[in-house]
This record gives sequence, structure tokens and C-alpha cells, in this order.
Amino acid sequence: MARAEPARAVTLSDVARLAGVSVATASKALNGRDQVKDSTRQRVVEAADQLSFSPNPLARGLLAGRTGTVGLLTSDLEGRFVIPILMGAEDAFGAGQVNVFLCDARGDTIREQYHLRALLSRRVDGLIVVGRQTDPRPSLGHDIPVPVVYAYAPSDDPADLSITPDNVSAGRLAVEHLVACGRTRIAHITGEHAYAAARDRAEGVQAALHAAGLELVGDVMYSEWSERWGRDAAAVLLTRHPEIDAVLCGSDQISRGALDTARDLGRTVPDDVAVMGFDNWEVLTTNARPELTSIDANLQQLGRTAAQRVFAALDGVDIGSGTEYVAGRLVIRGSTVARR
Amino acid sequence: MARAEPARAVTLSDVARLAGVSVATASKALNGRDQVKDSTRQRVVEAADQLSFSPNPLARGLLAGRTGTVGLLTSDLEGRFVIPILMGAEDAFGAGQVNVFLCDARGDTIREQYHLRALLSRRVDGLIVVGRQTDPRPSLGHDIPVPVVYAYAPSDDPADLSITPDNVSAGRLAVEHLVACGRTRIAHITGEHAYAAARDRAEGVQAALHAAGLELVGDVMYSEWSERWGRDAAAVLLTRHPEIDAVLCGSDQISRGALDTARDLGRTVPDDVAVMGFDNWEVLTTNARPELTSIDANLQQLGRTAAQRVFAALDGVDIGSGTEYVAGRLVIRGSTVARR
DNA sequence: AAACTCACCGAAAAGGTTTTCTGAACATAG
DNA sequence: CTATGTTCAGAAAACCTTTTCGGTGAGTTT
Repeated sequence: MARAEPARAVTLSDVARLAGVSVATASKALNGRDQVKDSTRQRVVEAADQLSFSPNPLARGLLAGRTGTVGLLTSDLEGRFVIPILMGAEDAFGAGQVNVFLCDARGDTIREQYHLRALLSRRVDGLIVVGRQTDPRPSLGHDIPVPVVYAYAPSDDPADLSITPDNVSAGRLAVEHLVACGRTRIAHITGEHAYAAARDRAEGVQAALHAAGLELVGDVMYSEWSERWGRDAAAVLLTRHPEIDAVLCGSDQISRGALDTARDLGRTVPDDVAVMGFDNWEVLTTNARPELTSIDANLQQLGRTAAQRVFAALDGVDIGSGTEYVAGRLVIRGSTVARR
Repeated sequence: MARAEPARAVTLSDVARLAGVSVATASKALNGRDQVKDSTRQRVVEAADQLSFSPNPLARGLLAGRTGTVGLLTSDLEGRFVIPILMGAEDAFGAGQVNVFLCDARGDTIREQYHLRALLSRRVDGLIVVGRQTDPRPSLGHDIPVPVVYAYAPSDDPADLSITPDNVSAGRLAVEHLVACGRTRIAHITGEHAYAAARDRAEGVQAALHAAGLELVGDVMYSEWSERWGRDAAAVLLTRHPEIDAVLCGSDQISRGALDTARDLGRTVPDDVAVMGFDNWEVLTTNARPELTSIDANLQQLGRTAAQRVFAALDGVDIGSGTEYVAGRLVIRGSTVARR
């Protein structure tokens, strides 16, 4: 049977009875308060061990007003950016004594409100709101009785605390790498212009090119975040501007498409033309021919940071407000640097 | 500030006071018990609305012995099979009044035990254990005071209830599709032999071929679950057995590799040779040239089913034991059927 | 010996809700 | 007018833990 016996849980009074003390004393003994003789404390601890007692967090939370739980409100579990953040946060909390309530609003505001209510009524001690894009999202407001940290998608209210990837510097990082590899005729294919991630990276790209005294070959090519677009855009670019020696792509998916096109056109990577992307999605990057250089957004770190901010707020620290940026990191593979 | 005012939560006695009744009456009124006059009930409901009262689930759970929470214990959040299951489960629970504690053991038994303890001490009402492979995993045992359902990875103890994809029938489904498309010289490239998923699918493949009076071209090629392996294996197969008219791959990743090789060798897909995979991982399938036919394992459905079983157990239904199989579904795209 | 300090323990309240049981008001039947 | 029943409201207990405060006994001081 998958269902075991109800077996009433062992309570503190069971422990107290076994140890021959009152519940008050038992509580104090187990919680390390003073006012308990050492020998008594030991008797209680032994009794608790013997019964494998674990205090009921409901009763404890009812009294303390703290539950040792936080809510993780995501707008889109499907999106692959949310998962690493979630892992980082879960990791950071799990190390403490905090457990995580997961709620997926599926991008629906109604559902988000519903979950928010549920979480608050469960008296979570804090809240992390994870969005699927780096575009600002509506704030949950300020009548929330617990600390809130926005991750990935920042809040549109500067009075909130948000933690988001630094896409501008990521774009810069990418160009600096290409320039360091000796590339000077660089083109940029990226995703939807509606995405701040695309625009921010492009901004960083332009800035770094400018700083290096270079100019982008052609315009920034915005369209969709897909391999297909990568193929099509690269085909246009490479035929119209055969002098291109590097294609910087807004995502690894686009990179994969560009790589395919380069191969179709008989261009060799990386000797003839370098290709690199963003996100460092390993399934795509490490299986490409050649493997893809990419900028990793350090999302797991971002999740951990968000969790730490919530922790700090729980300890009464003022965690401030505004947007905090997490830098990306360059992961070099064969698509920009020939294997030695 | 990210931290708002504590603003003591409104309690039932606030509502009762406003409505001019006792807490007992207020409770009964709000919970739809009888023994309350309609006019009184209405007064209470209005008062509750006005104060936007929501009952404290801690207090409620303390009394009822139920917390309205379940634990979701995963061994690997990173793996992409876990996420859809998690979504399905979260979805099913969220519709009820149940919230989900998420714990990621990262494939570590110690951490799993730790999280299990934490969840039990939080008095979760039920537990779903999600593994990353379809190979049986060690049972958590039977001294767990709440219902447990194993998802994806079944328990190695037949006394537990497990829900897992039906990979044998998925393999059969795939071959039946290829045969229906008129393919007769079919090869099978798949992932690690150590994975039950690979072996089960291969078993289904062989069974369906036999039923159709066909034989596999070459042996089942086991190795790793990667594009690279798909490329290499397809190269070997297609040169050694040029008569092959369909390559059935153990995953979409392998399919992508096979597809690349077919293109490199100048074979046209699907006219000359059909390619199909398993998992229906849309990022890979819909961006391939041509788009990839695949078998979807219905993982979200699997998650929902697991949640429903836990629900049933909570309602006192005996949910039985053993392993329940979830069928896959065929998703036809251009890699097996020429676009009209 | 009385007054005092000190170390330790336990009774009781608190936290918010649900449920059971008692009791009051009122209506109906005899 | 009494007996019986019905309907509804409230008091109190229960759930489990923590904390405050009062109390007991032993030891110490005057």
C-alpha cells in the first residue's frame, strides 16, 4: 500500500512525559534556552531522540509569526531561464532551514494574484518573483507584508528590489572576445526587438565596437529567437557581406542556425568566420560543430543572490531597492578559437 | 523599501466582532456549516469581505492534522524530463487548495533523506518523488506516514505506486508510423544501454518490426544521448547499409545528429530516408530541417496523474500499488512525411 | 533563625481556527 | 398552559509549541 498508518505524530508532551518533566521544560531544553539543568536537558534530548520527535512547524509558526517558508512565484516554468534561477534559490534556501513553495502562474496575471494570495495566507516569510524576460514587469505593490525580491524580470517600480542579468555588459564581453580574436568585421543577428535582452545586448555590442574603433557590418538584425531565423539571417548576411569574419548571435539557438548556414555556404568556422551566442545552453553549445562559444548569464548565481537578499531581509537587514545586475561570463569553445 | 509594514493580519475574531457574532458562529458561517441563520451568515460574509479576511492555514492545519501541502522531491531539476512533470503536478494541485514544496536532491541520497525529513516534519499531506530516469529507484520505504507516488522513475518496490512512461509501446508506436509510411528498411540508433528508456524503446521497436514481418537493419546502436553520437552512428549506418529508408532515433538530440549526417551525405529527408526521434523536445524538433517527427511522452499528463493519485489517497481512496504506464503520442512532422 | 539570593521547574497564556456541546428563544402540539 | 421540538448562537475545548512569570527548595548572609 502506498498509504501507511496515520500513526498520530509524536508531540512535545509525549517527550515531556517520557522524560518526566513538563512540556515547558521540555521545550526549553530542546531549544537551548537556559533555566534548565544540564542533566534534565540531557534526559529530554534522549527522550526526544528515542521518540524521534520533530516539532510541529504549524504550531511553532502560529506562535512565532514565522513559518520558515518562502514563496517562489514564477511566470513560466517552461522557459529554460527560470529553471536555473529556481535551482539557485532552492539551493540557497535549502541550506538554511527554509522550504520553498513553488507556484507557476503560467504568465497569467489572474493566476498570479491567486497564487500570491495563497502564499500570503500561508504566511510565507518572503517572496521571490521570477519572470521569463528581462523586461520590467508590473510590481506586486507595496502592501505585501513580507520582503519581495524580483529575479530575472525586474519590477517596474524602482522602490522594489530586482536582480537581473547585465545584458549590456554581456554584449560588450562578447565583442571584446571577438576583437581579441582578431575579428574586425562583425555582424549581429538577434531575437525579437520587443525583448529588452535583445536590445540591451545590442547596445553593449555597439558600445564595445565603438570603443574598439569598429563598426557593425550591416544593421542589427532583429527577428525571432529561433534556429530558423539564425539560418535565414546568416544566409542574407554572408552573401551580401562576404567580408564578415564574425557573426555574433543573440542566443545559442540563433548561433546554431548561423553555424548551419556557414557550413552550407562552404565557410569554415572558426577560421573563416567566427560564430558565438548567448545563454550557454549546453545542449546546443556542446553538440554543435564546432562547439559554440557563448556568454553564460550565471542564472544559478542570480537565483542564489535573490535568496540571499530575502534571507537578509528576514534578519531585519534593509536590503535596499533598485535593480542589481549580475554579470555574465564568457565560455570559450571551438566556434571562435581554433582548437590547438 | 522592499519590506512593508507588518500590519497584523486580520483574524476571525476581527470578523466576528465586526459582524457582531462570536468566533464560533463566524467560523460556521464562513465554512458553510448549517446551524446559522441566513441573515447572520450574510452579515459575517460581508464583514469578512470588508476586512478581506483569509483564514490562517497554520491554525487550521494545526487542528485538522492536514496542512494542504505536498512535497515534490526531485532528484534532478536540471534534467528536462522533470520540468514538465513538475508543471503538470503543480497545475493539478494548484487547482485544488494545495501548495507544493519543491525540493531538489541533486541526485544525492543524503540530500534526499535530509529533504524528506524536512518535508515530513512540515507535515506535508503527500509526496511525489520525481526521478530523472525511467530506471527503478530505491523506495523511500514504508514507514512514511503520508501517501507517496513515484513519477517517471518507478520505485523498485512493487508495493509502492509508480507512474512512468510506457517506452515499450512508444517504440512500437514509432515503428508502426514508419511502416505506415511505407518504410521497410529501418535502423535504430539510441542512447546509453544502461538506461531502461533506451532498452524499452528498442524492445518495442523489435516487437513492432516482428509483427510487421520486418527486421531491423543492423543491430540496435547504443551509445550516448547526444547529437554527436547521432551524427557518427548515422554516418556508419548509412554508408554500410545504403538501402536504409528510415532511421529511428532514441531521442530528438540523436535525431538532429542523424539529420545532419543525412544532409552531409546528400540523402534527402524524408523522401530518401525518414528520420524520427523520441521526447518531442520542441526546441529541437521544430527547428530542424525538416522538422522532426517524434514521440511525445506526455510528461505533463504524467505529472497530473501523479497529483491526482495523491489527491485520491488524501480522500482516503486506496490508490493501490504497482507501476502505471502512461502512453506516448505520435507527433508527425516533415522528417517522416513529405509536406504536401 | 530570619531574610535573602539563586537555580531550576511548571502552570498558564497565547497564537487562530474548528468542533462539540450547552443553552436560549421560539414555535408547535397536546 | 405545559410539554416537546426546532433553530440558531455562543462558550469552551482542542490542536501543539513557546514564553512569561510565579513558585519551590537549597544554599548563603546577617
